[in-house]
Amino acid sequence: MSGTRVLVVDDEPQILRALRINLAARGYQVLTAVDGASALRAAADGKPDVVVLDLGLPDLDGTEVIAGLRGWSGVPIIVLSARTDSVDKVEALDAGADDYVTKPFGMDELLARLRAAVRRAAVSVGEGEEAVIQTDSFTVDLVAKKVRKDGEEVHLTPTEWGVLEVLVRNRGRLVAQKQLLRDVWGPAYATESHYLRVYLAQLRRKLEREPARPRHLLTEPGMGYRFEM
Amino acid sequence: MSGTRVLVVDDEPQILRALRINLAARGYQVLTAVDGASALRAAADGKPDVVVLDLGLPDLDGTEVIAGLRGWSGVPIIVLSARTDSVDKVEALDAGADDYVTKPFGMDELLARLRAAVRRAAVSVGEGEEAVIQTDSFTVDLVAKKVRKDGEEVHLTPTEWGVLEVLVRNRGRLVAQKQLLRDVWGPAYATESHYLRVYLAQLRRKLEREPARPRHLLTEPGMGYRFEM
DNA sequence: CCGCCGCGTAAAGAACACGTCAAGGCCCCA
DNA sequence: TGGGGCCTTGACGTGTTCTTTACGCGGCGG
Repeated sequence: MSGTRVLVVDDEPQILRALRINLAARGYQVLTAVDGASALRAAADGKPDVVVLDLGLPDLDGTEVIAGLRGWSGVPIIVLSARTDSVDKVEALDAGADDYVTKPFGMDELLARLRAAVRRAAVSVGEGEEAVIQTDSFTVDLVAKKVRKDGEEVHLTPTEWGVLEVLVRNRGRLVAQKQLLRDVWGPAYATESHYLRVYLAQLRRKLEREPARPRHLLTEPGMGYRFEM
Repeated sequence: MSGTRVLVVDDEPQILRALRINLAARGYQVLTAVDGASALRAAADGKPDVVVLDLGLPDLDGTEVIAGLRGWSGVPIIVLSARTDSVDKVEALDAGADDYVTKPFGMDELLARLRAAVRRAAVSVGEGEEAVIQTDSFTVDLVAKKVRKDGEEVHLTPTEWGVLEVLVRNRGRLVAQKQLLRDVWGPAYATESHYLRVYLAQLRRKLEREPARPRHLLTEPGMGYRFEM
């Protein structure tokens, strides 16, 4: 791989300039954009390996830009946000950002996160081999897309599988409702949290020993769901 | 790393002198400035690792200097302020200062805070990835959104988690009440400081060994809260 | 010395989120 | 054309969480 391509999106010229200089000095190829619309265009044209995105853009809301990118690309997105609007930060992560850095930031910190994001993206491509996850009441084969309970194969509908797969791939971690909805149903359904209740209930009925007292498909009220082995 | 670079900003010559001597004696490289304008210039030229800033400058308001620095730099800022102007102190923290020391101060205290600020900045560079913070009574996993006390998982409500997360991400540094409220509840709640008392009490009850005598979730009366590891 | 302000704690009602059941509609395939 | 699976939607009971009120304590200033 020659230079990693970074798209920097910010409307403040001095920040843009500082980033361009620092990134170029470290061998990155730098693309820039000053608003959301041109950012989306630049991302489509330039095929960046990672995007650094300021949330306070003049034309589009930060989450809209993220959604626009996530519509067709899995490129890692690092969000820059002012220290005061961390509500936006949460929304940005929910919308599909990978990491965030609070403004003002040290250049070293941004570079570290940048490296981490790129590394993560590179790894996740190669790691897709055999993946069978076992619990004491059922097993999930992510490659074969099969679920077994007590040896018997359990039939899941496409949506049920989608929900289970997202949770299992994030095993141990809390998955926010919005993220789950976005991953399974798409960005437009981010508020239909009722779907989750229905499908989690179905999955529990099919997989848990005591559906009323789940041990693996857990609810974190107000936040999301979590798969524990 | 050779010597740590400290920029000291104060308009009183004797304080400047005392600090220069004491800091130099401990191996710091010391830069000085006597007003806000030259402080900003010195910070840009000298790339200090930490700034010690007196609030009572002749030309600029303390918060203006902080804002000026924070426009482009994440360098830790320790504020010096007279005991009487605690309004200024709050504003300074709000503007992005990292910590404060009340005049008159013991040199030991200042040095301790200085070391803490530098250490913190150094740490935050390396942490792009997994983020598990440990204290002697509980651990916080920022990625998985899990809290453990004595091995047992502790359940937190969304708001409890929000408060804890902000404090932990700013570990070691004082977080102003306003900022905490804005970050967790949103800008409209910036004055509802009572919420903080309720939720801090809840967090202490769940996490501290002696909730009445907290060792990690600390109150700085009149200012805000601080998480110490 | 007394009053005020900020903090910590407890408790209760209101608001919200969740799980569950069931019915309606769509699409695909027989 | 009929049927079955699947997704969506609605209604309801229950439990949890947020918000608000009340009160005691301690420090600081008048």
